Amino acid sequence: MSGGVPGSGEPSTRRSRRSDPEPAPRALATRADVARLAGVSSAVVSYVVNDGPRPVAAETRARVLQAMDQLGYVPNASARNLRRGSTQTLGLVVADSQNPFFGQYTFELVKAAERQGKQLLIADSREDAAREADIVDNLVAQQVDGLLFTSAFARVDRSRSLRLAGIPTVLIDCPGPVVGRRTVGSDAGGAAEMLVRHLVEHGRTRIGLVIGHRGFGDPDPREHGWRLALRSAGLPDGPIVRVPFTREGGFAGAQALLESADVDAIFASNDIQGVGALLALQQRGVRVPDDVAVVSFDGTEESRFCWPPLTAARQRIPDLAATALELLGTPDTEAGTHVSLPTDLVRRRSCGCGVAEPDPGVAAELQLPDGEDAGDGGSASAAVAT
Amino acid sequence: MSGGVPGSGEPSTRRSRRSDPEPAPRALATRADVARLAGVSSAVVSYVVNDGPRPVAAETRARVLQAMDQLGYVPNASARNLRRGSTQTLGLVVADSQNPFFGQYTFELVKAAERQGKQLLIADSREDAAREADIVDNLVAQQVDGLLFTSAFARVDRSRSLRLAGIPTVLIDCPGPVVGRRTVGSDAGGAAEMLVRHLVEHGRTRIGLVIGHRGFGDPDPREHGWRLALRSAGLPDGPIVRVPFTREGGFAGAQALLESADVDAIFASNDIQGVGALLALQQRGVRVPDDVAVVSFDGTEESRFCWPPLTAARQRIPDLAATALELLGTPDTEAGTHVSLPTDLVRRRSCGCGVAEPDPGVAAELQLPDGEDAGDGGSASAAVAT
DNA sequence: GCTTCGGATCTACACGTGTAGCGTCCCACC
DNA sequence: GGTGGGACGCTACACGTGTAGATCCGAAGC
Repeated sequence: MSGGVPGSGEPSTRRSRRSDPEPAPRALATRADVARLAGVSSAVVSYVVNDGPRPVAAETRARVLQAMDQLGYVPNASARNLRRGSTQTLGLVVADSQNPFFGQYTFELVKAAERQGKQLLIADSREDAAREADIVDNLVAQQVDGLLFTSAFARVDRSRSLRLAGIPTVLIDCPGPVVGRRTVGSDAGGAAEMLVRHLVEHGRTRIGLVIGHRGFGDPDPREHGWRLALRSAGLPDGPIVRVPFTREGGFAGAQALLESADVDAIFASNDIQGVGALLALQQRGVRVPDDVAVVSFDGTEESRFCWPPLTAARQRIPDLAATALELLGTPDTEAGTHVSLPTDLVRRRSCGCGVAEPDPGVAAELQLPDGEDAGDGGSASAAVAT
Repeated sequence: MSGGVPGSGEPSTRRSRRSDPEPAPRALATRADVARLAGVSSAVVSYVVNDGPRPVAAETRARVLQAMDQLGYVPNASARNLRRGSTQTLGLVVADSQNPFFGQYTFELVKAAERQGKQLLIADSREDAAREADIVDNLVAQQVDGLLFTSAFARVDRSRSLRLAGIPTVLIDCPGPVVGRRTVGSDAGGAAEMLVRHLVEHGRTRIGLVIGHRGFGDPDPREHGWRLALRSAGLPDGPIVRVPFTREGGFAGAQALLESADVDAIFASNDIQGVGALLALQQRGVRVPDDVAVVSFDGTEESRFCWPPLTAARQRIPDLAATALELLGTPDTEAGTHVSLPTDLVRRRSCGCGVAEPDPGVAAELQLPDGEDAGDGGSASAAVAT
């Protein structure tokens, strides 16, 4: 393209200065190559690339740009990061990237970071403390400008993590404040209360809880909120089952609940447990919501497209992501700061809403796609051919 | 820990050599700091860190390790990468990371790369060619050692991508060979035939296809396989609807199919379209599989936990990931090489299998969790408390 | 005409690392 | 006793970049 002699000004046989036996076999153009081709010094190229601290004559700039284009020059990020103290990179440590909630969270974080011109290094600790320590070491070595953790282990101050000194850190998906750390999370306790209260309004009285073990010994606010709502409704405590935060966990949890207790509703502490529970119920022929209602916490796409669609407390993931990045970007905020965002009750079919006669208020949610978030996949555009 | 005087040998007020107004405000320990504290030259530290090209006396090594530990030293990856020609990093460009298939694929790639001591830089092009070009520039700037693409746009040789010269590239999720590129993918055509044949065995004769537009104009092998299987069964072509590869797309596609055509089965070209189609059917009171059977392509967890569970052609994601990395790691393999992996028919409920009397052969799949892949979420371990 | 000044460019250097080149010391072997 | 060689350590330098300091030159001000 752009009629330049094709292959005239190649990167030149560089690296023939002294000894040093070719550490890099690849042949990417370097700043010096561009400078040589444009007939200027290497500083000028830098000024052009960065709209540098010194002005460059229009004609010279054009020559440099032309040379850059011809060589396909891309500045070496390693060298840049080395020279500046900062990579424009943030590290994200997720406990389970296969959970769609974290998947969506990650996606929103990436988008938010992109808006700031930063990029994310994403790693999955798979709930393994040793792996997490390695990951942190690696991220520190990569000179990340900040660190985001969903992993519960992050609360432990392990000896190696003294290296974090100086690197701003924010814990996301955090139910409450943690001493010495800045944290972001949804009001899970309030969400649990809201959901249970909603079930009570539907006349449910024997509400079981499917929940898991958090990495730490601290009490799960969802459990607390569930208990609180039951008591304030004058109901006895319901059965609890603790299973992993997975689809299989929810499946097993619902089975256990059905076998050993008499429940007319199940509160699953995240969406995938809820989906697992639904499957267990359906397989046994238990009707949802007629026999047993199900609600869950998260409100991801998966809760919207399962059958029946799950009533859920939806976390405001885009807001959470934006808040986390904002907090990370202002390292002078006090350690111990916790930002709690509310959740939204999304009423769908699994709790009993809209089964008999659809409440017009919830019709939009019950009838998919939602109109507002429906992309070009809207029903109107689907044409059948043959 | 490890009784060292706490805060005796700090990184020292470095960077006070000449002018240069403090480019890096952070205070991470550097190799020189470790050397100073250990009373050795900086080369020796390097030898210890890398099991260097020169031997180090046991006693000296111990002193260095102690100093490293005390300072929390982590070698600067930017400097390393600059000095070596190679970062141990691969770039992955995904078209839609929110699709659980790509989510799981990414996960498997990360695991496989980890086994090779490499890490992955993951970026989501969101089906946007301009964004993809930026991403590629960025990844090249990061000096990645290799590039993996799921994005369809990657097939276009855009002028900027001449920078890819020298960087090994592999296209994953690729239905067939592409000239000049090395590619990996499942035998989608064969999978489609297999699924349609299975539906025919269940007595279905009017099988609609829900599919999308691939980035390129080339025909989708799933469509071809679907058509082939119909013809070889002596059936007429069924209706086709083209919608985005999303849940909403599948929802709208199934709606359109139901409204304008008479079908007794739907073939969704990926899992999330299949899930969307299921919801559309359930909402209308169409019974699955009794009235309309549904099958899909991918076989992710989501197809396993929806209701009814989706019969699917399961892609062998771990094998695909391993193959892709292997191909990427052997850049001398011929350009144009294509590796095609078979898919496995996973018979679940949505096609009609195991509805009347569960076929003992498919019982394992129909009864969840699968036993073999059930982690510690197995039903036996769930105990109910109150 | 001389100085001043700012635009435009070049030269030089540091960022932290990996390693070649060059000692030094000590032990084993002839 | 001389000597070769291996173990061990240090100094020096390059990787590609960003930018401060120095240089050059033309125009403006006296």
